[in-house]
Amino acid sequence: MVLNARDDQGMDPETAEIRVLDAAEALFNERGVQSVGMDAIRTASGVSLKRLYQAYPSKSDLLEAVLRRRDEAVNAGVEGYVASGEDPRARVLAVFDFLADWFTDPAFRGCVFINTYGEMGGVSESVATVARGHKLGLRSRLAELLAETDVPPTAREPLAAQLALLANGAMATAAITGAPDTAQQAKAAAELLLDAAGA
Amino acid sequence: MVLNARDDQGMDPETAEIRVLDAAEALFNERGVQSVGMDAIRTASGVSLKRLYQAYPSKSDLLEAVLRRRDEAVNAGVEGYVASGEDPRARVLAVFDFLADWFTDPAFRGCVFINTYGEMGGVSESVATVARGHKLGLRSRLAELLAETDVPPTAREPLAAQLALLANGAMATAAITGAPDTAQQAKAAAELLLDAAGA
DNA sequence: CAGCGTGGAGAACGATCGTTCTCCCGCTGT
DNA sequence: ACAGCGGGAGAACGATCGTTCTCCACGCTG
Repeated sequence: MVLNARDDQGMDPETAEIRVLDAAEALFNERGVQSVGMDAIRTASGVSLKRLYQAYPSKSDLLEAVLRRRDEAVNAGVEGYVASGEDPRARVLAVFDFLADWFTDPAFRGCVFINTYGEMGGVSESVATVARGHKLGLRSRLAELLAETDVPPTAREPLAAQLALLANGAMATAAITGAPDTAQQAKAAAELLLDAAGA
Repeated sequence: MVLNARDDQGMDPETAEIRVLDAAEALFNERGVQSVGMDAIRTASGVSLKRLYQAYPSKSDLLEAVLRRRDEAVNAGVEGYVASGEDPRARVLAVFDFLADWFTDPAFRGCVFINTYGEMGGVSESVATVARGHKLGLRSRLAELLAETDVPPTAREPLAAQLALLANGAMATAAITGAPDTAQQAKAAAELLLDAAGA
């Protein structure tokens, strides 16, 4: 039957998928996509190749699933910081607090969308699409948050794009240079832009 | 002899190296590093595998040479725009004019240092080092240019870092989203930061 | 003209990878 | 207890890749 209590080492399909996604995400983040073999994912996840291919018929399916889940996780992480913002301006700036926290993660190696796009965006249309969707999502979330500030409506979209530029630049720069104060620099610049726009 | 006029199809080692670097740079830019085989570089450059391996004993040597040449080319491209700046402030902002021009290149697929770092920075120390050097070089060039403006000395380094954030964010964002006005948005933000710092 | 060495084309080699297949164990239902 | 099946470990397969080797054609020196 599908639902049983617990067996010796077989795990139910749901947790198997989670372990696969966790392992693949960690390995892709660490070494990139192409240099991670399915065997390494199998070893790291403890899920056999057979079940792995049952859940994700190909490596690119798995990659897409990893990216989609990461998209949601990043959005949720941002929302966590946004929710704790005291006023509309602080809620916009919360994005940069999220970054500051993220950058201290020892496993931080940059934004998986920027990295994966750089590795395969020119060759894999699905990777390019997911990366584009993620970055457009961040920009429109910023525009939404700006709509609750005193920034005039016509200034919102351009300002959201500029804040997104700062955020993406911080991700790329923090990954490459490892400078620990990158997020704070970006936040300070964002504050200036917000001030200038009347927020 | 080493120096002769011109033979039928054999080419002198110097132009062979240039053709190899040109071909490798274009292919790496287009498809990433790992998915470009040495055979594709041989075909695209017209240089035989034997000569290719004489000049660059391994693919990572070739990659390093490509990155080093690209570093110099980008720096020279920036300097070209800087030189045409009318005043110190315009010379700082010239970096963003360089970006605007670059982004219109149909072959533009992002910054090769960001892309290659994303693909192999976690696994290849030499790639990480060259990428880091390139990005630090941009930041210190910005600091130099700021030294000629009215920005107070203590504000220079942080402001240079923020302008570099905008530039790197523009590269990553323009690559992924393809938005044509990304460089202008970054430049407008940079102008605001410069104004706020007194330049 | 004979001999030599440089360089090109591409085969060959060993490793790795994505994907599939084989074999076998342990559980299920009757 | 036994037939049958789902799942695990890992071998197998075909493709690709980085790198090296073989073979041959050509141009120069005596």
